[in-house]
Amino acid sequence: MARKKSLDEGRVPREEILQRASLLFYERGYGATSIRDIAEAVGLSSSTMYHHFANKQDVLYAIVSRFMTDFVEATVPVLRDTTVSPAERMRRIVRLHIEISDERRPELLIGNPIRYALGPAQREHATALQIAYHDAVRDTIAEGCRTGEFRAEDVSMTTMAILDMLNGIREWFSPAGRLSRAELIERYTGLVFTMLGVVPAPAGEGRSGR
Amino acid sequence: MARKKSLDEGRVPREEILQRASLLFYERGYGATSIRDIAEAVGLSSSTMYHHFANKQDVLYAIVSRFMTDFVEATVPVLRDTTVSPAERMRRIVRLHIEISDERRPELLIGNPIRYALGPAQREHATALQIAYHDAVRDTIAEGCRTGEFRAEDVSMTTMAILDMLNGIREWFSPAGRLSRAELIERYTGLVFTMLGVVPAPAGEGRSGR
DNA sequence: GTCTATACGCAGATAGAC
DNA sequence: GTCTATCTGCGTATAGAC
Repeated sequence: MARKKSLDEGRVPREEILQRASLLFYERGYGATSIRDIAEAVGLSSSTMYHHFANKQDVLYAIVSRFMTDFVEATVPVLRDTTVSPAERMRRIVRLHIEISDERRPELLIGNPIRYALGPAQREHATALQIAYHDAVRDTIAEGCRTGEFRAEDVSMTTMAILDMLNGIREWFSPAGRLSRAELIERYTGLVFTMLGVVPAPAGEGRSGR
Repeated sequence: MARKKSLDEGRVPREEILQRASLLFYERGYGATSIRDIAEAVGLSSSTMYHHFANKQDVLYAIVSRFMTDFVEATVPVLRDTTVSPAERMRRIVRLHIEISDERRPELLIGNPIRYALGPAQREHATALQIAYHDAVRDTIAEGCRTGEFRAEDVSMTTMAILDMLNGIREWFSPAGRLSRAELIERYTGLVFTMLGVVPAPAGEGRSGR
């Protein structure tokens, strides 16, 4: 699946293209970004783009699928780690979710482009990865309810609500604002635990009042 | 601002255009829908479109601004109604938010098109409406905290989390699924009250177990 | 792997008749 | 208010040389 090159020849342009493209898609939107725009941004002619990707759709797919794969690989093992309590797993996942979303923000083109611009097979793959993450979160919450650590009336609804509130952050959060990312993580950890019916502080890290 | 016509002549095409256009934008995305597509869907030639709207952007803006205006007019007075307790206002707003979002789903093109496709003045107007709603929710939550009905560590964060989880619903909820809209509202009312630190049932409507 | 040149189509938008 | 015809530009994508 991955290309086998000398580690530099051939890989440099591809990497460069993906990075620049994700930035342009993020800034202007996928539809408003042309192959020519990407080519120009990376210093190539538009036709050369077609030596690296079959078409614009595939550029999008390369970005999305790689990001989602990385995201799932970073999160699901944490959620499936049964040697750790569900509460601690959720604490870690709130942090990971926010950190990865923040660090790779331009690649987070999910939502719209996935829905409209990808081909059926590509869309299904991306969706499958989303579902893998969703299911791991849901299972962790369910397990916490069984152990008595959590209290949720409806695990599915609680899962969706938590994922939506975590995903919503990227639309409004700016590290330059009144809150640092670390503070944001702290606050959202508190909110998530409240939703999970954990009344006292999540333990672990200190919680300075404010 | 509004056009003054004989109530039918001239208004029929415009209304029809907005409805069809919002549906097409919703299904295919704004960028992937052409003026010709809309014209065809409504049974007009593409050039006739330009007698009703200056350009495609204005069609989008007409949809977005009308929806947002309606949304704000339906919700903000409820949130600003000081004759009612903050808890009851929040209960009503969860219901309203979900109902309006569900009933006018195609018009809810917010997010991406607003960010990329609207002109600066248009975008600012749409954003101002979003902010008006946001602020009204935030103020209600803050008031509830003052009266002791609610308990939130960080009112701003709690507000964003609640709005994000309510806005997220439209991405995944289908009335044909396992839950009816009424049940969804009930569940989400419970989740919101949990986030607001209201431990017992929200009162008012019965809460059948499940 | 990269370029220049170019085909081709479609999108937004306008002119002007009815 | 609606049409037909048309302009113009841009976007995707390809051909073929270096």
